[in-house]
Amino acid sequence: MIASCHCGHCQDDLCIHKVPIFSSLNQEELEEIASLISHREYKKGERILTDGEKSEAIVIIHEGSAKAFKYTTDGREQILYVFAEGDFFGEQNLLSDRTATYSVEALQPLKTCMLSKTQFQQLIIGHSDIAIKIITELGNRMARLENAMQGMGVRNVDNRVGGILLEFAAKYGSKVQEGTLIQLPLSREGIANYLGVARETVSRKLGQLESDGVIRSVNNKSILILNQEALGVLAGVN
Amino acid sequence: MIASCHCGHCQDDLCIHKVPIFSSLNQEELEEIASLISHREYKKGERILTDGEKSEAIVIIHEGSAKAFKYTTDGREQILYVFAEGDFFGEQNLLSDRTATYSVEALQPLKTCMLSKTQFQQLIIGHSDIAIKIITELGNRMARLENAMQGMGVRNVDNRVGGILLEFAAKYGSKVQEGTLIQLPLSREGIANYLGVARETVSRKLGQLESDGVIRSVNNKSILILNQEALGVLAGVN
DNA sequence: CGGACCATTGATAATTGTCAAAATTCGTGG
DNA sequence: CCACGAATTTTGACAATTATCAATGGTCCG
Repeated sequence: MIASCHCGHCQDDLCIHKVPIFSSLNQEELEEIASLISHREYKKGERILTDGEKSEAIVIIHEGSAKAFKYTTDGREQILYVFAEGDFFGEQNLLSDRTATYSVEALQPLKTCMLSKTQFQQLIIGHSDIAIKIITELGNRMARLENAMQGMGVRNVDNRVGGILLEFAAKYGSKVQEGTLIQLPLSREGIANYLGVARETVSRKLGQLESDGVIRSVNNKSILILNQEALGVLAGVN
Repeated sequence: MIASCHCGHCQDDLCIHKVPIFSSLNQEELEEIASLISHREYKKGERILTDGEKSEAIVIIHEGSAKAFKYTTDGREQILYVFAEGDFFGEQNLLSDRTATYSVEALQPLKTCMLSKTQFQQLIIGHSDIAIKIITELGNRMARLENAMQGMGVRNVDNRVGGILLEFAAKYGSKVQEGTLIQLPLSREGIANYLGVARETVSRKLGQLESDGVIRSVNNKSILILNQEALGVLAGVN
């Protein structure tokens, strides 16, 4: 039986059930952590964390999504991550005294669960299995960043566009009759800032994919992938 | 007092003294780890790790340097990191069953220290303080990668060239009368593969910097920085 | 001294960014 | 449910940057 969360947000489900790093804990431990967790909601566009400022909590996405970004010297926004349900951030600043290395902003109405610095540290000291999960997850994230880096080095923008569509398809896609429907977490401008190219270039590339019959643009916030294999070729998946 | 390492490579110094993740350990703990470490040497161009293969060890650079890279789908080599003394890699694959996410090759004659997967895991389980240090160090690395990503997002190649010169100056530079002398770890082609641009573009940009009096090309393997401040402006350092 | 390798330079083509304008989509309030 | 204004996206024309190809010039090392 699943115990109820007393936070008023989670209804019958503990928020932390959604977080992979806690998946190895038993019900009792989960409840113990749940009681330590505080909650907060943000509107679309609200700032959760600001580059350079101190942060004293690990933040877990409970519902909605958020972007992590930095500003380049020429004033453009470079998106580093798109966080979805179950992702977490802020862990870099919990163990060192470092300030945040990026800003985080809600892409939609957002619900978060937060664990304070001291609570988090105690948790790790008591559970080396959680520490291992976190190290593993950080490794995953590094691997993703390394791939992205490699992608940025690819001169060809087509590859990057294909890559981001596949990434989003895996994370935000649902199978439908004709293919995979993606609920885009980012606007075209957001995609451009994620890929490090101009807004207009994203439009043109997507337009080209549409005339090639690979995708269909349903509306500004969703795309239907008709030919996933062609996208794989474009992205250069082996 | 510093205990001697019995490996025959480190002389009076433990290799692991060079590794940030072990920096918080006391002498006794360090010696315990040191006894588990094995060593190996590589010639220039030799492969230490191959993308996609299993790796069973964390590898620490004891002497020399190495490049970590992936091949893009169009067959180009994209360099992700240039590892110098004290840097380590392979940690992503220790806790998960993931295969290596990049290849690593010696840029010069190289000496390494290695810790096996099982030894590393035991270490973490036994020492939650080490786990915390590792999480912290991974956080540092992620911050570096995130910065690099932001740099790649800058459309302007001049910035990247300035950035790589400053990076190398900090890592491989020595102060001389006229400025900072860099012993380049990479050829022009290597620099191009690090920046994700064509060989020829690197030549042109460096040539331009030379006519502007910012650098002087001493020979193919070393560059003298005459005006570091101008480079900072170019790289967009705040 | 010679040969192999690496780097530079020039000319041209291809790609992408930029600016401006038009078209579409979205959200709100009636 | 529709209409309107604001925001976002698309499209076009052009400029700027960089890749590519080819040839030349340098450098290192036996």
